[in-house]
Amino acid sequence: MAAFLISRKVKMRASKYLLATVKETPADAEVISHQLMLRAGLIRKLASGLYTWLPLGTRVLHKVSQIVREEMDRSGAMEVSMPVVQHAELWQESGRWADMGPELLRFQDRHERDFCLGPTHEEVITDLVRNEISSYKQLPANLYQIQTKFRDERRPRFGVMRSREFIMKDAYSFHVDDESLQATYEVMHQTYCAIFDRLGLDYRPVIADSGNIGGSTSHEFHVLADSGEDEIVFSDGSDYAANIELADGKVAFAPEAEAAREAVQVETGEAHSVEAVAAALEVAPAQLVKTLVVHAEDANGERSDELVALLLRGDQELSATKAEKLAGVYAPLEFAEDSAIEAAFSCPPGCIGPHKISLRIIADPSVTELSNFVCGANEPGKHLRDANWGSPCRFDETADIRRVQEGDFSPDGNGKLAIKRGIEVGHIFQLGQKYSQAMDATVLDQNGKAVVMTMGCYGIGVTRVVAACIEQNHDDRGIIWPDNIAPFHLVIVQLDAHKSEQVVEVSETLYEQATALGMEVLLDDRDKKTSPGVKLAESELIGFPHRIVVSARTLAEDNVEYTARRDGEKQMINKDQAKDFLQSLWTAAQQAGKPAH
RNA sequence: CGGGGUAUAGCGCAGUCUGGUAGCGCGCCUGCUUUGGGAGCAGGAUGUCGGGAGUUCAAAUCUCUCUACCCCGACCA
Repeated sequence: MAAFLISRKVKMRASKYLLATVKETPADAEVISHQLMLRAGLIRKLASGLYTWLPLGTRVLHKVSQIVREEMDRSGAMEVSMPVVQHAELWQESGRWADMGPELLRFQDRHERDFCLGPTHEEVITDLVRNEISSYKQLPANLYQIQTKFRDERRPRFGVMRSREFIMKDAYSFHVDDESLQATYEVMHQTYCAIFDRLGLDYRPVIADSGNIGGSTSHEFHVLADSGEDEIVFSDGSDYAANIELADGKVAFAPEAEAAREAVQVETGEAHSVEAVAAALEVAPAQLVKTLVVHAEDANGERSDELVALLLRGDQELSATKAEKLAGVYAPLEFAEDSAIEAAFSCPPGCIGPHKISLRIIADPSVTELSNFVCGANEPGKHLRDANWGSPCRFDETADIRRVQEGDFSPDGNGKLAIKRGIEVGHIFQLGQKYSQAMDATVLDQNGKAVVMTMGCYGIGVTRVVAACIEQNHDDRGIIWPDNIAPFHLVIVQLDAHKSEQVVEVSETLYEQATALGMEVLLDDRDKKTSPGVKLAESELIGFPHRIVVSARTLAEDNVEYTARRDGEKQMINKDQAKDFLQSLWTAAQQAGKPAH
């Protein structure tokens, strides 16, 4: 009766399969995952940021999706499928039609009505839920889909890692109150850990920026890899972990207290950069105050010609993300033109300092404890030495605007911070009422009163996960798939089939037996024109976790040869015991791939 | 969107400076040989030299222009 259940085809012959491997590394692939995905025949590029998934790649993609689906279902979320094409009205209602930049691809239909390709689905889901859910009794509700998204990225790169079209699992939860949201958020956090555990990834959840999706609390899930585009920070003495752009920088700076001296103006000539000035005056960069000037934001949130000065210690760097969050600072951050600086400071950039000016001045905590420091004199070629707060320098307010650095104390007081690169594969947000408010999504509460729903949203980049997995699982021969997402679990390589009928017999038998166990098997039955070297090299490039080579040479001693892709060690298996061997192999693989819960 | 670069056979490239009728390696097709680490020999197919305009007796090559793609640059799954 099992024959009537739906099941995926799990056996295939290489002679009838599109194995589109290439020997040479494609010229335009930068990172290893992109190179290997092209070489192993997983993907092909159609245009910038657009990829076709070939048969092997598609199998991997489906497996990743399936793991995500199983864990989402287990968490109680409900799968739906929403349109890729969305009409403008919804986006106008939420305000994002105007807010989103060119990464939202817009077009018109034959009636000249405005549409866009969905880069995310908050609007559509909120519209659905406000129509279908009317009582608090129906909440909380968590709806998700696994679907193609389109974002017209400013710069697509690294193959499928940052493409314009990609597959995302996006989930949206709805609640009567913040407590309910918090509970679901925690469930999603656990679910994400379960998903990435099952995918066999080395990852970290980190505190993150909620970006333009809105909301407050947010965590990103990063796969650790040197090729990652993000920097993440974590403590060696606690669980603290954060995206570097957000990592709390208000940690103790304890400069030695010194009696304030009288500021003196000194010649620094052509020295403009922090390094040059510090060298010229023979002081540490940490003894300098660096003055950055950016555009302010007016009452309507528009870019203003007014300027704001940001102060940092000379050895520190600005976090643009933090600065942009400050009220009155224009986002995206825009540095003042040289001419504007000259007008405000009566001095070109390079010698400016926080005194004798009328601008709003925001100081990072790293500078406020300094005494007898160095800063620009607001006169060409001159700096101030032994400057102090109050005389002559001033600041109006303090705000954490620095990027944390390797070795800083952890903000929770335990341990020091280390910095690693990561690939963002997941992101969860507590959205609050940003969309439900704008789109008037309400339910009736216990008292029959309409309340605006509170929302959370949760994304996983399914296509990006595949690339991230390869970044962490490869060697100089190719990909090393974990059993859980390998396109096939086992490859059976026939050698000498043309001169030994026994090779054909044994390999066909093993093929049937392995398939009967439930393994997904690729039988490499290509004829003698495909040399042994090609078959072996391709099996390693593609990265099947398990390989059995059936050849006349080993059959002469009644053996077949087994190799695990990861450790590469070969072992001889008596052909009559091969079935039992496969059984134990398969049992172990399933055990390893089992969810931890 | 700014800066830099590339575009010649399915893929990787030479040829461009100095204009003269299109080449190499891999792959593909046919045949023979070979068979445990991306085989050998022989034969073969494949190009609007990214598009358009111009200069010239003659343009892959020089000029102009458009387009696509790649790399470097501050809101992303």
